Amino acid sequence: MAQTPRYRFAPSPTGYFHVGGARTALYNWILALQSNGVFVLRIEDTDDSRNNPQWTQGILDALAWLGIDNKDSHFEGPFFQSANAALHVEAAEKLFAQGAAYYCDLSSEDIQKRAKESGKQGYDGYSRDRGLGPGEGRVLRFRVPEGATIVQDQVRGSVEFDNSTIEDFVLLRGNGSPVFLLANVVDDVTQGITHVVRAEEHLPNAPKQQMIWRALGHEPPVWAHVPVLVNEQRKKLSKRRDKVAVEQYREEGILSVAMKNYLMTLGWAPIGDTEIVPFEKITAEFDLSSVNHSPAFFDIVKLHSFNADYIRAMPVDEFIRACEPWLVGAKAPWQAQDYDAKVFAEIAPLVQTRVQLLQDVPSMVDFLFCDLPTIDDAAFTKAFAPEWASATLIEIRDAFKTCEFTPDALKAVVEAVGEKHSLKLGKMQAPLRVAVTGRSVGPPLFEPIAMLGRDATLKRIDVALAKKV
RNA sequence: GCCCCCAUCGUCUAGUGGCCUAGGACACCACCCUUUCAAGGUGGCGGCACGGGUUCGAAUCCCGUUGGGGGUGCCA
Repeated sequence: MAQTPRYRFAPSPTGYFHVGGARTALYNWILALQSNGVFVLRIEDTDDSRNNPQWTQGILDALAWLGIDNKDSHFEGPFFQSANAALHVEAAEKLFAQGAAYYCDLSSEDIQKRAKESGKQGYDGYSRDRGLGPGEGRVLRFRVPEGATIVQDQVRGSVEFDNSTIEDFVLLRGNGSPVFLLANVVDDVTQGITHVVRAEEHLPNAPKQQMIWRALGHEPPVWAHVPVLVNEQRKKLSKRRDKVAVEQYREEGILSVAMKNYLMTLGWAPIGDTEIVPFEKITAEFDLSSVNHSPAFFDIVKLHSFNADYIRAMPVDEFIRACEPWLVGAKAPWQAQDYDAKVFAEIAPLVQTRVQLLQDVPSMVDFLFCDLPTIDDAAFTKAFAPEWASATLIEIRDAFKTCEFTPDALKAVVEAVGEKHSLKLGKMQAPLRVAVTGRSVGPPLFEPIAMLGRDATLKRIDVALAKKV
């Protein structure tokens, strides 16, 4: 009679949604799907001054973006830890009543002083047998028993902690409020959690929490502590130092599929030689026991590569739709009336293979949606440096006045001028490109010129030529 | 300091005693293709931290060293 596995993800709403959190959420979600179990979302909003309700919505939005949908039948929540405060205190009182916890009136300063005098670190169990009752300013501490605590971990195997190395930790603060260690366990117990899959930084908490589970009369859950994500300095990714906000990646135009796929290749790999695989394959193959034991570097360059790959794989019309937020509205670099969706649709296939992020798209096509392009000075200087630059551009302009205005015809014109001067097309087009687009690189030239039309093109060439003198 | 975890190319990984003169991906380099830039193709560079065992045989098992990381809060 196997019970339904219940996984949980328990973020605290203290800021933008962390990519490390996203990975942990994904792990729990996949595991819940695999086992036809439940993914419980619990917002750990216990009275920390850093908490802010706005972040809760951010968590929900980010999870939804990742496909962890709160309307899915496997999803339960969100529950709020703050709503369970009474339960936490009740559990603490139970622990006190049965002698598993005791009150202590020492302040942090007192403890530090005693530690200094004894030469040993941490709290020394001073109040263990003083028989103190509850009272203002008194904390409730867990009475850590003798012996050892063995944590069975799905990623790491069994990890043994000598209880003598674990001090009597605080359960209730001096003001009576529960701390994370307690609240987290009580919520897991009351929510029937069977599997705790979280980041490795919590591994030292596991023996303590396991003791609380047992003292409360329950069998502890299955633990799994997955390696943390690190930066190039090999330090745990931090909100202060590193770019970790899922929201930010999303705004830059990272695709959710790419983010999910990339995140899942950190510490784990799908079967076979291909890393870019459908989420269904990942869901089918993912296995905690094959998760790596060491920290993984969150490599933005590789994320970008995954993203570019996914962008290229999109059907064109889907790509066009995906670009929309960057083309219309507040993010667009041009006036709304200058933008023409039909023109973009025409050039879209040419930009699709050239972007890594959706936010890169506007700067690649903006010259189509303005009167005159902004000329990049460096590009201009370089393109017009050769002595043949202006002369050939003049010839091209004159030919453009009468030629057929199709990509092929335009190309033929430029090639003809090039032949006359013994110049290759690649070189020849540089001044033309800068004149028309303002830049030295971009999508193939003749298609956009044809789109622009004769008048606009001639005008741009003349402006560039004038700038030269 | 103490406790715990970890160790394959620069990075992410495959590898669970013989299939490994260690495979793939990102990055980098070269060449091909080419309308700039991409994309694509081909090739290249580059790694089992070190030292001892165990074994006919070790990247894989054991021990030690070194190195990294996490924790050590009346944060979560």
